[in-house]
Amino acid sequence: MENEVDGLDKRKAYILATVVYEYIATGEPVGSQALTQKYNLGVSSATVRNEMADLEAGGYLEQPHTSAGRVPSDAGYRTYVDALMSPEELGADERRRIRDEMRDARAQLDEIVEQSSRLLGRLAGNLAFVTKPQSETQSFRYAQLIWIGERSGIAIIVTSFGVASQSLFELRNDVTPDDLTRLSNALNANFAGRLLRDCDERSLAAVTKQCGFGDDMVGAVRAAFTGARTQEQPGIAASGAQHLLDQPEFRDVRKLRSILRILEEQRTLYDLVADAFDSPAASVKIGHELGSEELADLSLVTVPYRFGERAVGMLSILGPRRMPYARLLALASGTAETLSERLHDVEVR
Amino acid sequence: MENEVDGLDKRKAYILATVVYEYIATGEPVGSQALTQKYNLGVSSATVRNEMADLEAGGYLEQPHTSAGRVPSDAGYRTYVDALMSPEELGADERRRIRDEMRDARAQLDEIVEQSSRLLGRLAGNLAFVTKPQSETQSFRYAQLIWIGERSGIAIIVTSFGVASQSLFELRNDVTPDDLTRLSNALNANFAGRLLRDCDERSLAAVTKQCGFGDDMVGAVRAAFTGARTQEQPGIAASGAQHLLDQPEFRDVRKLRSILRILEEQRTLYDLVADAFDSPAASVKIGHELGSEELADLSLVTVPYRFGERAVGMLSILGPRRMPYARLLALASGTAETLSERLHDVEVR
DNA sequence: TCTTCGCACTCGCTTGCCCGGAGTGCTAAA
DNA sequence: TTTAGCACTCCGGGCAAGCGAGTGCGAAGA
Repeated sequence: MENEVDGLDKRKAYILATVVYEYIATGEPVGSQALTQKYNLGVSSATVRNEMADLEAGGYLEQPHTSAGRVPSDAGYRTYVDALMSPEELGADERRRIRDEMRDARAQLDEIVEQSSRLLGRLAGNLAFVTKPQSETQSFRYAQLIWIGERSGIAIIVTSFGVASQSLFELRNDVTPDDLTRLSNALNANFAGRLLRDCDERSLAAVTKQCGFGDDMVGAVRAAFTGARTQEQPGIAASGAQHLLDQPEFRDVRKLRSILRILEEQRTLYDLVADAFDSPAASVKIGHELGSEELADLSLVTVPYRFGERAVGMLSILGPRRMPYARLLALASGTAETLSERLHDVEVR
Repeated sequence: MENEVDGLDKRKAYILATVVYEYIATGEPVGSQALTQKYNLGVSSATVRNEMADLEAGGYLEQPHTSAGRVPSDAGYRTYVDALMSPEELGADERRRIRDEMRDARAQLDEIVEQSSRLLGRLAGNLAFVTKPQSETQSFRYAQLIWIGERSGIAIIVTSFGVASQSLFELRNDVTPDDLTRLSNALNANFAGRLLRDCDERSLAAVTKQCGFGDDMVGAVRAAFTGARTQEQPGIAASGAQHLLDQPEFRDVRKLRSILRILEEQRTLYDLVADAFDSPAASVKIGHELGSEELADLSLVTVPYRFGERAVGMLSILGPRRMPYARLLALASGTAETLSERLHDVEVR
């Protein structure tokens, strides 16, 4: 039956879509009369009432209390997002505005990531956050071991996005500045251009030993590479938390507390988007799908940004379940696109 | 008259102190009867009433409305903090706890600063933030110019706290890797150990030209040093915003919005503590002293942390005006002390 | 002269109540 | 199967009353 959408006949689907749309727009539970008055449904409010009762029985709608209008459930939003809403595209002028604003950031990885988070937060009027590129997707460009004393030095690793990670090391045996230069050159010759995650400990050790160094230096080199690999892992720029206060659903201060806490624990924030790395497309999580009772009346829109073909990080918008999904998906995609472009400016070739 | 404190006779001073103390404890406007019942003042409530009326006339107390108790004004808090409250010290066990928790952070500047902010936020039950060491107070340790191509490279600057700042540069004339090494060595020889702010552009240019480089390289070197000097300037770690929600003064959501916005604009946050750099001691700003109507019912406790003798950064607690000043000063000082100690672990010698 | 007592008054907060409005479900008719 | 009509439910705003905590002031006491 081509008249069915997700097990709902055409009319039910349309009514569900209208209820969700209206609720997103107004924030008020929507009743049958209001619906028939505002939208031309071609049927009376009584019919709508019956259909709404069915939709409630099917789990798509909920009633805050008897004699109140209906409100979409998680399933209702889900159906809306998956099958009912019409996708949006950004206008040319909006794209241009995004591009212009992204130009304000200097060509530094941190700055463009932070700028994109600020921009998205402001445009979306919600909390936005952007994960920095996973360092395992970055490739190794240069290593430089700097001599400080006979038995100590600093190792500096430069990756494809110019992120220099540095680590101090101490040795058991004396070395000369020349020794360190030799090793730096060997590392550069062997690993330049390789993905960081492919610079495994074994080959690092092999190269180091080949240059005539002992286990202490092997440890130092390994620490430097691990540092580069893990350091920026859960680095996240977040922005726009104040917009959440505008939402009526945050009258209750307890919800706010959960959000603030999560914002400060970057770990949790990262977990929210972690599984989005598995699928390279945009994803939407609604209410309980976020896997936490605290976040049950929020939704999360996540869109990857890319470097070349590879998805290297995520842009997310966290807001009330009652969010304009199509619009936010468009905004996130647009910002992701521009961020992806600007990533080339920071690339170390 | 040795019986006077700040223009108040002894009894008035005591009553003011008690009112502030009680209001800080309960958050309720305090009336004359309640005061005589809870504290042994040796006089009747009527007398207290008269004294309170005088204190109100003098600007130390305020009345939210007739027939309500009194509440301290900015001036009341100010007198309390300056002259009336008894300073607190941390207990030995508390000190130990702070030290233990600070040990959890790895020996990286960012980590120990963030850890101290988290720790202070949690202990103080308020929003805490810590500025990273001003880079102009750090000294230059190493420069390394890395050859990427004939006309481009990366400049890496390592400062006394191990913060490596890096900047890409492009040149108009070809250079060899050896050229860059020569220049790196010259910079190291001339500037090692100097404070960053003393590495002025003129002497940098002189050294660069002495090595036979042109204006393009002078520009690259200058950019690298300026980057190191300004990059981390307003770097701030903040933590504990959720505690503000517990305070009854934040029932009103609008105040919260100001705070969240300020938190995201690190610039404003930095301005709040900027003038604390002039005086090396702990400082307290109360209400309107913060210079902004939005922050008028907040107070800020700021304590410097040091590297050697030099104050290099600030720990601050931002919370409701009604905060336990003595306690928070003790906590901030204790944390500052431990942070100062740990700073030596990250020093690059 | 300072302190205390007693008293009238003020004002915000809570409670209880009423009522209108919006919405529902059910039944019966089209 | 749809629609009209109707009784019922429930929320929320508005209003008045009562309570409690506190004040200010005049008069009495030390």
